[in-house]
Amino acid sequence: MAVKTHTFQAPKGTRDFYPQDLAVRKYIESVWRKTAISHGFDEIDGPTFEHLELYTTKSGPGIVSELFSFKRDKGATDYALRPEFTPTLARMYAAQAGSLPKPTKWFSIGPYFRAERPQRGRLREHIQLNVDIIGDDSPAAEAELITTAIELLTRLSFTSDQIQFKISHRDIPKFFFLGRGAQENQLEILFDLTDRYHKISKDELHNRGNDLGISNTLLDSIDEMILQCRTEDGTKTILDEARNSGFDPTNFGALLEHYLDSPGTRDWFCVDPSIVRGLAYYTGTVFEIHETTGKERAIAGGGRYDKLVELFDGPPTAACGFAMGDVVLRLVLEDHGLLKPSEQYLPSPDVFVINVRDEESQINFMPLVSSLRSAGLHVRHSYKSTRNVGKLLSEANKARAKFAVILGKELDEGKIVIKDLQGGSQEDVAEDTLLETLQARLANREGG
RNA sequence: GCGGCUGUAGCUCAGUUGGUUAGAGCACCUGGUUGUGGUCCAGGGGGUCGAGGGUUCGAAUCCCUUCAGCCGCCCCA
Repeated sequence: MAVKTHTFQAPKGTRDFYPQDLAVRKYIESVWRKTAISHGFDEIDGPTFEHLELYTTKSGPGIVSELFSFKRDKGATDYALRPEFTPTLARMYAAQAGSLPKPTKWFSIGPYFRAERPQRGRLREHIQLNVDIIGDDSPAAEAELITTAIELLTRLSFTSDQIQFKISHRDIPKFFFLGRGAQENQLEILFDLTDRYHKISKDELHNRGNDLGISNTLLDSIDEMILQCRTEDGTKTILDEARNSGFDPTNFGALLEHYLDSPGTRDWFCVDPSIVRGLAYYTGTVFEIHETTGKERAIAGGGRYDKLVELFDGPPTAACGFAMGDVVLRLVLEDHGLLKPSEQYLPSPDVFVINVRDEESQINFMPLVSSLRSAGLHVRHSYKSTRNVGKLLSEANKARAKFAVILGKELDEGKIVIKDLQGGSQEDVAEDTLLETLQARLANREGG
């Protein structure tokens, strides 16, 4: 028995979406979708599982322990539930690269999976938005991603006081460290230490660094870089130093000083060379979206990955994109009180039909409901046997209906009652004008 | 894979130093006999107190194990 009870629970790290939960999710997804479409992106999707090699090709065999992977019974092929979309995207683009326009702008919304233990902001299944621009190597592409993300966050009611984009370019820390005497083969370690600078103590940083053969001088330069980046002048100093060591600032400078230099967007981002992103495939600009208190995990992350399409047998193709998950986003929305009570995201019925006549008159009831539904209205009615109008109106109200339609004694004179459940007013209308009256009242509500 | 905290009704929680048939609010259902809601009144269903074992005359309460959840570590898309 004990075994059974857990068998019938949702698996660890997954969520059941009851109507109210799903309504909130649909709200977030609709903001994602509408914003992406209005910025000219076409929606795509791929399979929710892929060949395991798609992921090991890109990330190496170490990733397998973090995936849900499986074989068919007696089968030889390894599959994995998709942990991210980018490999699928690169594969899909590579397969039809010759016939796709430049740039190709795609987005997708769907579930992704990881096999790690769940914790705050990280579940085993989450919904993620991916927005990508393929075939444009100019900073205009990154700028378009960032302005799309800003618009999306604005539509969710966030302000630049609450959310910040931290933008960098991988060449900045690269040439900064090279200028401080690092070897090429030490860069990966230095990026890694930089990435986790905020999570570990200074002692730990030095211990780990020393174990990996990084000099204290270089480790101190990580510290210096991150501290400098807290001020605008300090950031300039770091940029200058990287430039003196070989960093070509043309594109990055154009992104910041030309493409993102409009009044609406300037407040949303800051340059932060300590952002390097863990993923190996990024080749240029990288950015993360954080809420400003630092309490939650990153809301989104992205960057430029110019080598990935050719890794999947496509032509050399520039590309960049970002991904945003629903779990952290929802937490941050809640932290800032930006979500309404969840039932308010459910669709509200146009009409709740109440029948208080005797049995014989019931025959008119369902045909009426059907005809209103045929006209496109969202119509509900009670399944209770009571004729108590008070109770039925209460039910109509709980169902969030806009209007109640009451079939009662007025029907003897061919009249039906329409009651506005928000304002409380009601009127008798002729039976044959019910639909048009309702439609007029509903249109009126939409407008007002 | 490792560590900390927590498991009493669908939800939020009470349950005195272990003591009779385990409680409240919300939610749900039914009534308040013939027509006006976001108030009220009365009733009802629903829990083997996460599960298993142990101590005891007696366990929701003490001990062990296990499962699950949350939070963190590892890892990070």
